[in-house]
Parts: sequence; C-alpha cells; structure tokens
Amino acid sequence: MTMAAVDADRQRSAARAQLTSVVGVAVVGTTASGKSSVALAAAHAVPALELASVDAMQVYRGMNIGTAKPSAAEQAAVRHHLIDLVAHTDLFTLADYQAAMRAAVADVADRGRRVIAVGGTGLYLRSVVDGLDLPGQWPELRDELEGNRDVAGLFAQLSALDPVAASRMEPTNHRRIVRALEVCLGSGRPFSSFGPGLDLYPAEGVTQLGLRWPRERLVERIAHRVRAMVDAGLVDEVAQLRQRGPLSTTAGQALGYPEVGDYLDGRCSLDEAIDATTLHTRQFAVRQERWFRRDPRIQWIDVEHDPVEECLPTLMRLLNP
RNA sequence: GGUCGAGUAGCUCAGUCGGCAGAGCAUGCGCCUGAAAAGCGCAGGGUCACCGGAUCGACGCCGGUCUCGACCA
Repeated sequence: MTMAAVDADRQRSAARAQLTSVVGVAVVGTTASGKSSVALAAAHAVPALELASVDAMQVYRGMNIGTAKPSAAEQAAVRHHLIDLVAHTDLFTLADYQAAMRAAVADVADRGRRVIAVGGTGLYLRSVVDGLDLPGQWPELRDELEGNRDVAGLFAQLSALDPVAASRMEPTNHRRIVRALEVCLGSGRPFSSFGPGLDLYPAEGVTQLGLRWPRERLVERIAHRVRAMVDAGLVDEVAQLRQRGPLSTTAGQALGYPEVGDYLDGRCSLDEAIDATTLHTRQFAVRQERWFRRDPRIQWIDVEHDPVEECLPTLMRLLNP
C-alpha cells in the first residue's frame, strides 16, 4: 500500500467514526411508511437530537406538498437538515447530496449534537453510510455517448474496457452503460475500480431501522396520501412552480409533478393525474422495498397500525444503548 | 321484436390457410456508484362467453344459447 493510500484509508476510518457517533440511527422505509413521524417523535423526546433528510426530492425549494416535506411548524420545532438546498430549476445529484450530508454531519458534530437520518432514497443513504467513492463527471463525453443508440455496441465497448463493470449491469441498460463508459474514458480508470459494487454491505456502520408494512396496507396508505396531497393544494403548487421556471431534469422526476403538469396542460383529467400518480408512487414504493430488503444490516419492524407507537420504543433504545 | 358487430391473461387488444395461445400495460421477483421519486432485466398468469355438431385435429367452420354495443322497428 502506498503512503497516499494509507492516508486515504486513515481519513476514511476517521470519517466513519465521526459519522457513526453523530448519526445515531438511520430510519428507512418506503414512501408513506410513517418513518418521518417516528423520527420526529424521537427528536422531540431526546435532547440535542436533530433530523437529516435522506430524500432526493425534498432538497428542492418550493416542492413541499408533493414531496411530503416536513411542515414549517415541524421544522421550527426540530432542526432539519438537507431540505430546501436548491431551486426547482437546478440539477441536484448523488454527489451533491453526499457532500451536503457530510457538511451537515460535521456541523452537527461541531455543535455537540446528534442526528437521525430519515428517508427513502436508498442510494443517497449508502453514499454516506458506506462512504462510496464517487467517480467524477465528464459531461461532454456523456453527451456524446448518450447520442449513440447502439446499446449493444456500447456494451461491447464497456466489456472490453472494464469487464467487471460490464458484468455488474444488464447489457440493455443504456443509462448505466453510458455512465460506466463516461467514467472509464474520462478518468482513464475502470469504472469498477471506484468500488466493489453495491452488493457488499460492510458490517460496521450506522445502525439502520426499517419500517415495513403489508403490501395491501401500503397500497391503501399511498392512495390516501396522494388524495390528501391534492386536497392540500398540490395542483396550485405545481402551477406556481412552473410559473417561476421549468423543473430541472432531476426535480421534474418527482412523483406527482409531471402527472399534475399533464393535467394543467389539458392532456388528462384530474382523476387521471391522481390515478397515474398513485400508480407510479406504488411502483416506486415497491422498488424501495426491493432496494432496502437486500441490506442485511437493517433491523426491520413490521408495522400494523401506528408507526410511532410501534417503532418509537425500539428507536429510543437504539439511540441510547 | 329484427339486423349487424363484439365477447381471448387483472385491463386494452392482436391472432394469417383449421395444426403447441400472443403483445402492451398491470402484478410478482431481481439488477443498477454522479438522473435513484431515475434506469434495466426475468417470471407467473388462459374453461379463447356457454352448449352441441362436422373434422385425425377448432380460438377459428356449422347450429343454438347468453351478455354487451350500435342501428332499425
């Protein structure tokens, strides 16, 4: 091992030690699982405890109802991090989140406090919890590769440059192949050299608590939540956002926003927009379940009625061992 | 009441000359390190409305019944 590598290793373990001492617990689960209310209840009950959102969409200012962002009152009562970081017209990506979360953790540590991380964006959480070493970006290369629709040809090229990376993805996944090639060609290093992949789960790290519902109950909760969002003014929120500028590529993927946009543009009825949002949210929740259940480190609680009642005692115990 | 059309997977629909029942979506499962609320793959699922007939063989042809739709009265 080179001296630089030893230094990097030492830095990594120091960062990890700070992370695990500051982030008491990460609360995970699907959308509409009730994880936020459980974390908020814990923050009220434990002194010097703050919350850190692990959510790809709550980072956008003005996107409040559709992202189920904590209310102003909740944010006034308990300090929340990683919310309202950028405008809805801005791009925001994994690396931005990782940097912002690290800064938040350092800030919380400086003030001698702790946070609970709460959220459902699995990759964002892992980028922090497992200290993923994210390769850089080479936008001009990516644009060029993206223009090439010959997916089989791109996959062949990746297989030649980085067989390990190629073996980790489907030969038809254009976006992942383009990204891997962008990194190989841009950095001059194999994409796979940046990490062992997502299939390894280091045992040491942040304690993770997961909320899990029976599928039928989750489906009901999602349908109910989407209707509640519309009742709370989601249509107005989308209309006002669009007046202040188009949603960025990343912000525009927030569930409910394109669907309501279609309604505002007269392409569908409000009921159709609601149905589409409900369906897409349900499919997203299932993808979240599939992501989180791979992680053997998560301690699961099967919720049946009241998330706070059923999960708070366990969360308190994990916070104060 | 009459004429015509339709009835095939949870839904919308293909199905050539009579020869092993198909697609998209949905559902289930899996994959994915800078779009992740994104992207990709695999799988399960059928009394071809029902009853009878001709045929080696029927989703398909013949006869009848039921349901839905349109038109006529």
